[in-house]
Amino acid sequence: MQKIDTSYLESLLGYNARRAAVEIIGLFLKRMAVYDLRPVDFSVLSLITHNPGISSRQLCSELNILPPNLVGMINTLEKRELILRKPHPSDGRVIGLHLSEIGIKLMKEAEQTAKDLEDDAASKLTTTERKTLMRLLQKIYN
Amino acid sequence: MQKIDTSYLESLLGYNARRAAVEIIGLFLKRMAVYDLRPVDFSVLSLITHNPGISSRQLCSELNILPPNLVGMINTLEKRELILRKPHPSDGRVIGLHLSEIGIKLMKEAEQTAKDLEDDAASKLTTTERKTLMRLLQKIYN
DNA sequence: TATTGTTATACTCTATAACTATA
DNA sequence: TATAGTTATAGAGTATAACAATA
Repeated sequence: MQKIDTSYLESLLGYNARRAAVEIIGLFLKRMAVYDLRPVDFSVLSLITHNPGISSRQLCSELNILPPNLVGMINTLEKRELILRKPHPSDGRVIGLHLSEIGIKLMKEAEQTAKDLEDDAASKLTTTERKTLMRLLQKIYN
Repeated sequence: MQKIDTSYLESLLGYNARRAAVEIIGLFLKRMAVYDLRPVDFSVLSLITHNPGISSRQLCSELNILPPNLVGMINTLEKRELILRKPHPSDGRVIGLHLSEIGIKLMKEAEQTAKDLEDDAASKLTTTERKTLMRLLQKIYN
């Protein structure tokens, strides 16, 4: 067999969305390796960055992570001294999550790296096309 | 905490592409459950459909599956009598994969279901927007 | 030597049940 | 009775090394 016909799969939106996501995530893994951050770690730290005091439960529901699977990640980030846990003042069940000074510094760099990486991933798109792509993707999942 | 700010993550192309892919795959899982086909099974069967005689190695490189992980899938599809293995006429190492009559019938239905499901997933998009989205996604990974 | 298909196995990711402390 | 966080554990998905058969 000489050449594989992939035209049917390429006609599917789901296939294309997944291929594009895998492409960008692959680039993410390479560039973020220096910070030892997987996409999920970056997402967690980013939500804590922009929502200081956020709880584990809230992270879980926003990022579609099951609570038992977040525990280890949070412990690891705390051991790396990137985040701090502060008990909620009035609700004894809740522990608020905050970035440490080290975490703030790391995320400042990591978010810049993410921006650069995304610019590279979208280098074949014009600024207008990139905005259009974002808007159409959001129409799919919103 | 009242409301979570997700605007930073939502400004990332990778995040949006992944969210959209997860949304469509979720719909896929529900609708394809009647055929007992996961996305990877559907992709494998679809490539065999449009490329009768394709080898395991070719499936692996097209779908980015590692050879050891394909073995079980192919065995299962053969046990379900959806595919047939035919030794290559001149190359004794290669086994060509083909759909059985049952497999052809199943895939005819499954590909129609995939089309319907994609139409529903993209229901908020105009025909033009949908074409644009596909084109832009392909620019990311090609 | 290189390639195809395969086995065994390890590692990661995701899912479920059940517990405790607090509300 | 419900919720937040946790533990233990099972299952699915993905990875590497190594082998036999064939080229």
